[in-house]
Amino acid sequence: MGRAPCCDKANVKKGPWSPEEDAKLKTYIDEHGTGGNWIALPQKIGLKRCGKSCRLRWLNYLRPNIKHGGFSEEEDQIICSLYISIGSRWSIIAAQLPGRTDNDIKNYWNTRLKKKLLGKRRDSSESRRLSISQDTNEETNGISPETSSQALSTSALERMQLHMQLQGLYNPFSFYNNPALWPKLHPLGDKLFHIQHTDASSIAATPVQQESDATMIEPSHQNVSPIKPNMPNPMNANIHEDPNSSTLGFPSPSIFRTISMDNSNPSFNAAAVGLQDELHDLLCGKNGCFGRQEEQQQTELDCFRDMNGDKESMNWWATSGFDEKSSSVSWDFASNLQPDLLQEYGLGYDL
DNA sequence: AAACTACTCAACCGCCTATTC
DNA sequence: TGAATAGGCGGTTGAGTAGTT
Repeated sequence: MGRAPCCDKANVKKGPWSPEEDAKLKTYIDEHGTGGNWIALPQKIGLKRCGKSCRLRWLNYLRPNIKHGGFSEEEDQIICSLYISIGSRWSIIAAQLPGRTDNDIKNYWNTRLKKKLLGKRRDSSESRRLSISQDTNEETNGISPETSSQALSTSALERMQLHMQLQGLYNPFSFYNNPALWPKLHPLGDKLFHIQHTDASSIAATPVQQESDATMIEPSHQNVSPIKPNMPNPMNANIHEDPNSSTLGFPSPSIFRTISMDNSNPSFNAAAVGLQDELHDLLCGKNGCFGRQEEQQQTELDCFRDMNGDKESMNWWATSGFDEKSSSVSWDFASNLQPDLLQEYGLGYDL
């Protein structure tokens, strides 16, 4: 049995709100409040609108002190750092930015910020991929780019790419940084794990994994306190008070090293330092946000580049149920992890 | 000037969670 | 305790607009 609709859709007006409707809603709420019942509200004031629609209109547009557009660099950085930490929890992110609505932030991220971050990188990845393809003069492993883009939509690929790249680098607890969370026989994971551990005999697990696994079990017993002042955290309202960050509320490269650099393998450390510096510059820049494009173009974090030519990878995604519909579910796996981990983290460190 | 493309953002949809009965 | 309901949220859509050819 399906759910009953929240309103009679046949008798409900849709589309843009008229000034008269806005005035009615605003006047009523100013005088009486919402009355705790959005569903009943439109009937009370004679609006042929769904209660949910009224609520959305009020929250996103009519509510006092709403700011539209004109995002500052500070806000950009807060959005970026929180997105990296917790994913697309727009309401939580909006809570850190007074006057901003989750819808506004979501739109801003999807239309501008994400492009700023990914645009150049994608270009460079694409050109590099084409170059490789030309060099080998064949479609690697028999999978053409067209085929792979059919199997995995561009938007889903972008989201995963960005989320895993950024979250993996910033967050030691992330899915990307924690092979224990990877599905078994994930060829990409195996490959990455291998690359990071060429000296497998001397390293049982990545330092990140060791730290994060242990932290997840008993956070209070782990010496990861240097992260605390800098990790963006929705439970931590003091993100504006970060004296160590190079930019407001944003971790500095040294902090990334503190997070993940506890490794006796010098080559791994050197590579990690490069990636961390590069990402920090990508987001913050030395000449303001999102600077140093030429260095962005030289960086290769695009783990999914390999999937263009990896049939097994595509099979894995296919058999894991990764399709257009379920992509959000798969995508959310990593970010859904974050609140719990952050909560544990917060409990362990009195955040 | 017209046609086309890309972009923005308000609004909707459907799912999930919390609350009430 | 479970069903019904409302609130809340994130993903997506589509109309309007700006930019380009």
